[in-house]
Amino acid sequence: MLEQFKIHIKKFAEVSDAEFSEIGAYFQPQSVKKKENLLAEGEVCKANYFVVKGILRKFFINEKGVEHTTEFAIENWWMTETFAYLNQSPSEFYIQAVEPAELLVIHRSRYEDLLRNHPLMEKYFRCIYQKAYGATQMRIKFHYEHSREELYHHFRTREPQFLQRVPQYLIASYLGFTPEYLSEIRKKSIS
Amino acid sequence: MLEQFKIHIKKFAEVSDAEFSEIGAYFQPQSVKKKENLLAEGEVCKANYFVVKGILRKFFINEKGVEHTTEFAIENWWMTETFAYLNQSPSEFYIQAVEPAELLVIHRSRYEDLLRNHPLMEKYFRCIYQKAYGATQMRIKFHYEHSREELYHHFRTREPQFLQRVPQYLIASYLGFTPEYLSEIRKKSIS
DNA sequence: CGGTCTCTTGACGGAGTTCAAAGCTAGTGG
DNA sequence: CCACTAGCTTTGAACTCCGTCAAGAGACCG
Repeated sequence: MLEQFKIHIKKFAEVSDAEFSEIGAYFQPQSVKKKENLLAEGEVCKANYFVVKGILRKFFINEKGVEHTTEFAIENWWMTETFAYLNQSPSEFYIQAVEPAELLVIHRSRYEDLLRNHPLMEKYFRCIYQKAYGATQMRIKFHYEHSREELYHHFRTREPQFLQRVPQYLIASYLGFTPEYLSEIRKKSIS
Repeated sequence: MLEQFKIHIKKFAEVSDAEFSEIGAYFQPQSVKKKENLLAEGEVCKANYFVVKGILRKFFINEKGVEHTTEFAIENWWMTETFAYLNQSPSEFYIQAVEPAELLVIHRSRYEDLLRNHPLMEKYFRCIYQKAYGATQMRIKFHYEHSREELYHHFRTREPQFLQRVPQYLIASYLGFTPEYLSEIRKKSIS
């Protein structure tokens, strides 16, 4: 479990085995069942999750009671409510397991110690967030550029893994439309 | 000019005057006129811009020839095509001055030297990107949660400065709808 | 097997786009 | 300092994508 994390760190920053064993001590393993919540709306977000295995999603519930999934995290991705994690303010999102998942957790209270004591982790997280920010820009571009139907076809070709692992109604929710409309698109593309 | 940047850095990381004078040497000042392009689609993005004064926007042109503004940057914000800057790949966006602007520029070729020689800048940029990423998550949430009309009213109350400084058709473009529809919304809210 | 999720179907309505044209504003040069 | 032009904003009519509602058909789990 930690081994996989070490490999991931090494993609962005150099780390010796000795230093990694110290770093590893800041993290705790955690298992979650399908549909289990790691964070609920209104709670203070105390943890940042590294996904070793499984899928997490982040969603919120609008005033009509409809869920909107804004993000998925699979193997080797980080998941947290960044804003609430940083400011220790009440979360506007839920975080939930889509599949049973194995996680590494860094608590907010230890995050700054980790960064202070291991400057390579500053670099690591700088790279992670820089990349995540860049990816988000491209995602926003896609939403401006394409119709709902095009978003689905793009998602389908770019992320086929998700179609296998995530139910349709969550994909519709992530792409920003209704399950009914997704069903209509699917019908069209079969015939 | 550098003074303003120093104040900004100090919000996120400690820096002595001696070290800052070394850091400042990595940056170059640049002035741009209104409507001048800093980056065009297809170019490799070689620079990251810190806005000292003025407004920049990032936009792309879709297959029908319509511009979509995806981001504004005002005083004390950073602007670049993050993905193309990191990978030195052709940019999918333009970056342009909305108002005449004063900038500090860090070239891609010196970015990694800066980070290597001044670890506090790792921390600074980690904080900047983490915050930017969190803000983008909230922006995405807003797009899922609200109608176009609501987006406008929210933008209007949250960012009144922009309404003064940015023409309507760019605001419409940023919010993801047509100038015609913005005009209709405005008419409704006056009467 | 029984019940609760999940996916599909179809009718209808409305938010927002498209197109075309006219009115307005601001910058530029003479 | 005015006149001209290009760029920006408004208007209105027709149209379309997609949401809503309601009901039925599968699929999965205990």
